Amino acid sequence: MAPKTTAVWFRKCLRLHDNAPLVEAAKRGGRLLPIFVLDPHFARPEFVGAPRYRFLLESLADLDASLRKRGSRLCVVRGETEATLDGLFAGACDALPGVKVDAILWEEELVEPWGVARDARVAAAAKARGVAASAVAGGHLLFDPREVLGACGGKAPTTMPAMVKAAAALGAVPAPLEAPATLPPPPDGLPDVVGVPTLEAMGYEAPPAAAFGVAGGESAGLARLEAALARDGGAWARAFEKPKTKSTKFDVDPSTTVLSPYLKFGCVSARLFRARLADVYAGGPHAQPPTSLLGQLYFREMAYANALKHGAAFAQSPSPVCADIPWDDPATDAAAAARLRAWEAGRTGYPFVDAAMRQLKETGWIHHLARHAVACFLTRGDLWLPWTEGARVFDRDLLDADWAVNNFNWLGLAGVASWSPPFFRVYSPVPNHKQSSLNVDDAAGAYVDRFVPELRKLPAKYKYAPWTAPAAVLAAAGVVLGDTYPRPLVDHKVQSKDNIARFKEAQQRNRANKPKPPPKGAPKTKKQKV
DNA sequence: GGATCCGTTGTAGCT
DNA sequence: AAGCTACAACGGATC
Repeated sequence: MAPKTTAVWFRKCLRLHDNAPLVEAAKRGGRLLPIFVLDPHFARPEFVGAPRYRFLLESLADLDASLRKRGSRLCVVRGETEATLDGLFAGACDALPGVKVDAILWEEELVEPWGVARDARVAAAAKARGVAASAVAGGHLLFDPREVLGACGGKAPTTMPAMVKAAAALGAVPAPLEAPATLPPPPDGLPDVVGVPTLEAMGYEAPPAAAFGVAGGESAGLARLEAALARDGGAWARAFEKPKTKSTKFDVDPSTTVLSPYLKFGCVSARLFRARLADVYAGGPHAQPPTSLLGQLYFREMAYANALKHGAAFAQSPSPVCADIPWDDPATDAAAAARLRAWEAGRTGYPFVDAAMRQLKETGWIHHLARHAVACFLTRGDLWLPWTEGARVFDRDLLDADWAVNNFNWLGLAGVASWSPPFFRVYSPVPNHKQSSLNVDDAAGAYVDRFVPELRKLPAKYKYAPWTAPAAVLAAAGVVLGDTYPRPLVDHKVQSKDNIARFKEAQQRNRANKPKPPPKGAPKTKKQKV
């Protein structure tokens, strides 16, 4: 009798440590088929930008190398997901002839709507073929988001105190699992050609730069984690406060950890991050949520709890968590479409916004506060365009694009959610180096020089506002506004004031139209009854 | 159950 | 120069 073959289907969780499905498969023995399905449906520049696709392929190559050290290997199959897996269940997969899977394990997807639906279809296909399929709970987060909802009385936490309270109620986070020391061998007759393809083979042109030299994979992620925690003997991690980090640092020395891409793909487990952080926090006084490093992990938990609560509606406008604002519609309004294209291309005429948008496109990463600035500018601040368009661009281009986190942040920044700042708090696209909360620490204009090179010869004092430069200065710098670099797309002073008024009006209308609760009617009727 | 408090991170313009 | 005020006054949590 041939030994049973168990597949571990990788999706997120691209690691050996803290990987419950892999530990379970190692325990079962027999033959192990670690598999990643590269679905060509997603290998499209309009869905996934080149930097992120490269990060994925690097992560797969690293995963394969680590598996090989333990007697296994990763099968990367290019094909439609459900057809590929169903073929394996039937012993008739074109890419892996002769391989039949008897059981399959994967890390459970609870939140992303298309992933949940896909998994349900795969589970049904497995059942129909008599293959035992198991979705193993919870390796992507600190807590099971269903339990977070439970700890909040069925509601999702929308403030950090609520999240901290929920975390306390849920108690200890499970310790991260060790990577299995050895793994069962692959099935007999596995073709050797099924490996990680190149970016070019997937139809991409290799992008020029990687953010801070980040490379995908568990090995690089763990090294980055340990380097961050070891900085200044742990003092840096203990003192970390997000609002104090700098938005314009772009080269070798970022002011944050840049671990988010590794968390998104699961190259680094959130539970391992938390456990190692606890070790470092034990070394002395440390910052607290929301601003601390632990707070950053808690925001992720909040995003997932809210996304679970609201499902597909979490990405829609309006929705039960998203105020109805009459944004200009780029689908029907040519001027709005042009503004959207200018924002996306980094050609708004505001160098800070443009540098950030070009950095995003080119490297797949921008600092948190730069995300705030460009998101506010696109929506309530200046361009009056729907946040869902911005979320689409971020989802495509960010290395760390994560459905729940991305929508949670856009809902907040667009001003439409309960966790949004007051709508009249609008970021200036011409940040003041001394007092802006965007922490633009770039008096020399190096950030603009790097990503908006057509302004390189402009004196530093005009770098973030070229339209204020005298004509002779512009001419000497070779800048022709409206030609070599755009004039400001909108006049921020005028436009933001206008938009604040429009936003207020829309919110008042929403409140007036709110059908459900009788907050003003109730007391009256009660009084009448009494 | 109504009042009060609080929420990771604003900016401009003034003294 | 640091600190104040105006802007305009949300909505969920808490007691």
